[in-house]
Amino acid sequence: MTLAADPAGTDLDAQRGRRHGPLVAIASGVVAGEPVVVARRLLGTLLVRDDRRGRRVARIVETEAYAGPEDMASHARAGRTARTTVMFGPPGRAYVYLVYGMHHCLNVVCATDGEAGAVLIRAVAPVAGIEAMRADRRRPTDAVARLAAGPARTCQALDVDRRHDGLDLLSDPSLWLASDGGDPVPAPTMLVGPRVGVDYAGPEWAGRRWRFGIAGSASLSRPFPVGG
DNA sequence: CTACCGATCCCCT
DNA sequence: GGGGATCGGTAGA
Repeated sequence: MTLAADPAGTDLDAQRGRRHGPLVAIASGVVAGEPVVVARRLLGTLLVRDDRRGRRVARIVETEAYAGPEDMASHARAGRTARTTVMFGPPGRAYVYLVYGMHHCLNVVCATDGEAGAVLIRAVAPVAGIEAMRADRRRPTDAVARLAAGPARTCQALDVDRRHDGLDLLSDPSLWLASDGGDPVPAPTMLVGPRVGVDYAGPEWAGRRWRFGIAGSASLSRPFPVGG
């Protein structure tokens, strides 16, 4: 199975993946740091899912940063609870939660041990294992670029759920973060905007532009507000 | 294309 | 007991 995806050759995300070396697990330093910094850093890196269906690879094209108890949009705002324990743990772990009673969302825990922080994976661009992604999607007729264009769609396409809560994304054989040797996403090609669906946090926190995306990607969950 | 709405259940107050 | 870091179907412009 190769990394060359996009049969049409029109998907910017797949084109990014075309210049690649072998997949290498990312270093722990990548996920250690402030959520906002890690959120930007994770753009362009790969999420790899290895299971009975084979290997699925997807490029992270959209992220959001969530901080600790001071961040009124973060699940950590209630402090350390049964659900958010992982957010206070070491960086590189998966924080997976259920929203609206039916959708899962995947986060990469960051910051440092003892501090809470996480990066929500809001969208990924399929690179390989597309049939497997389709098989696990609730709406399999989507165009390839839209198969994982959203946080819950990402979890569907990669078959991620609460079973994966707490696993180590730096070393787990079934779900891990990888680099293919591509360049980091340069600031000029990075979109910035307010986080989605967090109005409950109040203007102070909902107004923070902690959502990041790769400009031109066909796999964004939704457009970024203009004036970015 | 945009707008609305129901689904569905775990978590925290 | 209230509401949500969403999605997908349907209705209407």
